[in-house]
Amino acid sequence: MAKGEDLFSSTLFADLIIPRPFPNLFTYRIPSELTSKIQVGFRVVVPFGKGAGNVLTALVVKIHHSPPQKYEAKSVLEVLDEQASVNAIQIQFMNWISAYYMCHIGEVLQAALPSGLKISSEMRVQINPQLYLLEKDEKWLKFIAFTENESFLISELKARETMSYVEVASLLTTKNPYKIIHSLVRKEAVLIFDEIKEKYKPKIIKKVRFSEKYLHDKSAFEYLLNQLEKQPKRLEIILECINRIKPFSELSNIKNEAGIDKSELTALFSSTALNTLISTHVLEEFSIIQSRIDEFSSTHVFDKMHELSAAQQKSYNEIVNHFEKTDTVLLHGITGSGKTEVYIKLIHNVLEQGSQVLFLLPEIALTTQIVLRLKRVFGNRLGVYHSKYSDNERVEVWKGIQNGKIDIVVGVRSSIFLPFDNLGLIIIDEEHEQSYKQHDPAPRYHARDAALVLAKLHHAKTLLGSATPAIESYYNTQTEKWALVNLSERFSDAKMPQFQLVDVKKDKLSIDNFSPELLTGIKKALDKKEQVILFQNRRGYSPYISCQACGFVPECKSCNVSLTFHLYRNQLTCHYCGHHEKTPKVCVACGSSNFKTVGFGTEKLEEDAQLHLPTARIQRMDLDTTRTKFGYQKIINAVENEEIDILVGTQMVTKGLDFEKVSLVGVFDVDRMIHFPDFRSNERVFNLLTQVAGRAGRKHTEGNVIIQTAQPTHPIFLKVIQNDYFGLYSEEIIEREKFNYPPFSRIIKIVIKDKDSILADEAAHKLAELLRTTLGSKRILGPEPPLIDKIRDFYLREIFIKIEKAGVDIKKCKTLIINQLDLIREDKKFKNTILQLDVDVI
DNA sequence: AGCACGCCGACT
DNA sequence: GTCGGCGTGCTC
Repeated sequence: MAKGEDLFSSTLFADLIIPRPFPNLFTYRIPSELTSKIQVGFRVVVPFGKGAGNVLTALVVKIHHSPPQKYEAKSVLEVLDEQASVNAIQIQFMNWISAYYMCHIGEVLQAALPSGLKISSEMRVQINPQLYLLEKDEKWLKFIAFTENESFLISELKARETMSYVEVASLLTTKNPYKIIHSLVRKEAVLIFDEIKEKYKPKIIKKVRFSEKYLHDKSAFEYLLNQLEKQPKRLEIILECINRIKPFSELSNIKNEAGIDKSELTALFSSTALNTLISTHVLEEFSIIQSRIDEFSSTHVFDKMHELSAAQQKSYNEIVNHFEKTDTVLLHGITGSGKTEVYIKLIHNVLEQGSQVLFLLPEIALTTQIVLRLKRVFGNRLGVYHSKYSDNERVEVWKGIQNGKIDIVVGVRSSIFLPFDNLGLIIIDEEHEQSYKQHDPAPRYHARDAALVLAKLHHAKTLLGSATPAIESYYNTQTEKWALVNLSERFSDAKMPQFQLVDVKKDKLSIDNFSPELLTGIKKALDKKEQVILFQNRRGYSPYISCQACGFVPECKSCNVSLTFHLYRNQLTCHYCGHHEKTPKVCVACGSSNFKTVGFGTEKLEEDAQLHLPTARIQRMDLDTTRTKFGYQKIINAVENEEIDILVGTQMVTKGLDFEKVSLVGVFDVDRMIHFPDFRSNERVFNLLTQVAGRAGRKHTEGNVIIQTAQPTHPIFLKVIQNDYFGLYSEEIIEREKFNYPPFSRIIKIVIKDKDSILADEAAHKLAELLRTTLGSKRILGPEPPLIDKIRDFYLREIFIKIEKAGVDIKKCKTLIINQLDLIREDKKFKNTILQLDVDVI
């Protein structure tokens, strides 16, 4: 600060995040009348860009005294919040995400806020309803004079309900419409509000209950019942209410207080009769604001925490002890070892101390039993943050944390952005799950890695849990960066399942994808009234169809892939861009009408299974059958209620499900996974098969896993069968070190996209060249077209940057990378070329 | 991203 | 003559 200036005399400036993809913050002057109203984390209205009508809402992230050197700062127009929308830790965290994952801060903000709180550029103006009253007041009219423009705007506003700022600007020919609006606001003639506030509407439930009089006066009540003999419709309703509230009983006061949902009564009885009862003050109507997140509230029963088994208690003690000295613990607990109960006890302790808890789960595991279990223990203080929840529900969790009603959240990866201010513990269950990494759009963050940073910001502890830890995570325990706790005893009497590898080489052709061994297995299980899960990691009927006569394969016109055939809709679908068309009757190449399906997905598997087992009740579970909010849950319920014998599905059936009656799991097409060209393929196959195995055989039933493979002697199977995680880890870590893969290096992927394949190539080569000269050629791989090199008409090229961890300043490297990218971006030739960065790509 | 400014084709 | 096409460049 310059000499002579002090905090109070010098002009204040605010650095803002603008909801547009800019790499930098924008600095605005804070007018003196707003200095007392503005704070970090508040949203403000600012003019932006040229043209008077250009305003938008932005977020304050810094307030300071240094005027910008290179330009004249514009002024903040209005402060929208009275309480911070985003707290200081969140801002720090978003900054870290933006720097580490090399994306714009605006993109992080976009990912962080539920759209109900999202900064929109739509400021709306409406007439102040009070104006109509004031206009009748002659004294007031003498006091206040409107300019021509102001009167004009008022008359326009009276004609419509509200107007956006942009509409106002186009209506007025003045340079600065904001001035006119602001002047009208001061004169209390109009109101401005942000659309954001209107987007969030609490759910209001209308209820009825007995009027005070009837609840306490027995004689009045009896009189009423006598009266109503002549009005059977009304009597019906009263009898129902009596049945529910039980007047003059022990709990009648509490029950009456809670009331009865009006909608429930109108569904059963005449609404006119009900309204008469209300208007005659027998019943009274009232409304409550129903939180969308505590659907359980009225019927909610608290479960006691379960007693921990000896093994669980031992792990729990170890974790607590480790947390004395270290911040991060990895709980390596085999499937079915009851990790959840250990988590619950830890959560309970942290909540007791008054801190908040974040429990991260992969998307798919969130709809299952574990959430129900947590809800039963923690009730309404638990918030669930799920992508299938509506925006209002998300905003409610957000606000619930801010006002202290929620202090534990179970959520998907984006819940790391929630407004916690006092986290004590973060649990990351299924820590190895790939779905913790966001692929598109930016920020391409890994929720597990980011959560560790978040924990640091809060001085919180982190517990990661997995039956098959990520190699990188386990490595951290071996280097003693994290502590390791094992929980290797299966809870209750559950046993490891029996594995059977079935050779399905070409010479041992199976029938319609089913080997005789698998068919026998299924029949045996069904005979014993047990259930079966069949896993095939590919949805649709067949990955492509082919003309019998000429071999033609229909392909997507925007992507370089064949179209997947979906039988139930009789259409061909592109799984990359979503394009779909009716299945052609005749081949466009030769006119023949004979198509055959090639390969198989879940749909075909379902059909084949039905052919082999005509009486079995079969259900398919994949993206196509679980799109709706409760689609997934419905299928799970059906399996639990034993309305389904065989569940056929993709990855979904391998994760988080916990069915008592499933005794057999059949696995198709593992070979495709084993041969996937990627350094993580062994790890992935191991994880997947271990998870699959965990689905088979619970408490009382012996589990069986039948794996169909052309390579039954592949070493990965032995490791799975022997549940030899450490064996896998030991081999993998050697490979990783030898070839300098993570955790010994970081990998940054750059995707180059252009609608012109030649330009994509050119840009990619040029960029790779630049990177080779700045970072050294041994660190750069590519450019290479990816497996699918055209998506949505964009040609794709990839460059991989591999930076060893030891002795390298990663921040410097990232700056250098961004500089090279900028060189390409500045080249007019590549103005349409898109460059995307993916740090720690999976 | 969005929006204005700017310089070339088919319309009242 | 003008309306409007979208190429280009800038935003505190």
